[in-house]
Amino acid sequence: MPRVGLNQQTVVREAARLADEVGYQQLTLAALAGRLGVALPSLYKHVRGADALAQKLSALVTAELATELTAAAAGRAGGDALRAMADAYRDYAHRHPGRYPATQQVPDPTDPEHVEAGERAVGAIFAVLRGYELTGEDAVDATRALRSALHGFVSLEAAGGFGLPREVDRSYHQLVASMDISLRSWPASDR
Amino acid sequence: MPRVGLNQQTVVREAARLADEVGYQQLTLAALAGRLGVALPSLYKHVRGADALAQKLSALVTAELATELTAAAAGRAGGDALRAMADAYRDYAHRHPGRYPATQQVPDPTDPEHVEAGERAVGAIFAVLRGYELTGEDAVDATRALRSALHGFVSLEAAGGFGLPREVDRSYHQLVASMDISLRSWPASDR
DNA sequence: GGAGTTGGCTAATGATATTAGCTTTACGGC
DNA sequence: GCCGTAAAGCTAATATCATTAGCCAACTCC
Repeated sequence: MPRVGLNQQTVVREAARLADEVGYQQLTLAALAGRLGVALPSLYKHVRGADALAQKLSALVTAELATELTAAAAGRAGGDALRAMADAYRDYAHRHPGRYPATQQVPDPTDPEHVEAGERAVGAIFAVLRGYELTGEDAVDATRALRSALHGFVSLEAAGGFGLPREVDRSYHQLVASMDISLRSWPASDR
Repeated sequence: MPRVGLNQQTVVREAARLADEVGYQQLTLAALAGRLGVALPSLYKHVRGADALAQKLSALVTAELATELTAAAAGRAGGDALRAMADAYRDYAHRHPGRYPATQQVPDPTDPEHVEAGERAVGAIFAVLRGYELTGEDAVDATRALRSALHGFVSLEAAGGFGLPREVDRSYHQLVASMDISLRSWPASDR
């Protein structure tokens, strides 16, 4: 049997591609093995199992997303940065519907690359808030609010929770505009 | 063999309880059958299969959530209504961690009860917006924004995406306060 | 009390994931 | 070049889950 020449990286990358084609839920070791031209158990030479694959995939796609968010915000500030980052976020989810769910898995503390990717992603959002002069607890709260709004919208949209596409674009635009307003006049924390 | 006396309702209700105990992902026909004291294939006398069970479960829990949201907003207006509803929303997710994910499944158009439950849930949110005098497209956009913020926060929290619980309470409070501000000065749609 | 409906069962099939253990390829050192 | 070994592939076996088919017993209703 000629060797295919796989390694962990090629396996995880192919998993990302496959996820985009068939959906995150349908990403299965069996399908992945078939795609790579290999028998299912052979994958265990490169990943510890299905859970480990999901974790490595999460590390990969979180890093991708972090890079795109950072790039979008680079050279911009305030509302410009916010809008650019928000657009990049939703755009990533649209281009990579199967990868996107993997970005929401909490980083595995034992995988430095995963942890670093997560920090970069949150850091990109955090950086945008500097333009709104939010610091300390306020910055933490605002980061969470922004993540919630973006992730919530994107995941509801992906689930088909909204209506017509055209209208959805407008709604997202308005959501981002409303976040801009919120961040400009961030409510005082009473504790 | 003595009959257990199941019907669709008892099966779906038990599925909801089981989901809260073991998690939505771990809700399996096998586990449910075991819990009900019945062999797995017997469940097919009451539900068409795993997908149908998930759909019926969604109808049940969406109705529950809609009822709680409606009750929370009743007799209140404006910011009061918003805060009460937001608290009820997160509270439901905390009390029913296994049911909550099922609330996000898009209603099955062929199941009138499911559709009605979905409409009531969105209607509850929509009603809160009356206090902010938002109508037409603005109300649609604002409803989506509010759903996104609440669902995003709750699902990130459930996934363990945030840190210390105490801090998370504060962040949610601030998120809701910021939504109140946004809704008061909802940005003009430029189209 | 019997007929029919229905709720339970067992058995069989097919995905999927996982583990064990075998074989052969590739490659580095001599 | 040869040989030893680590690693990459394989088959086989096991377990869990979902699904379908077909059987049988228990309620129900006249």
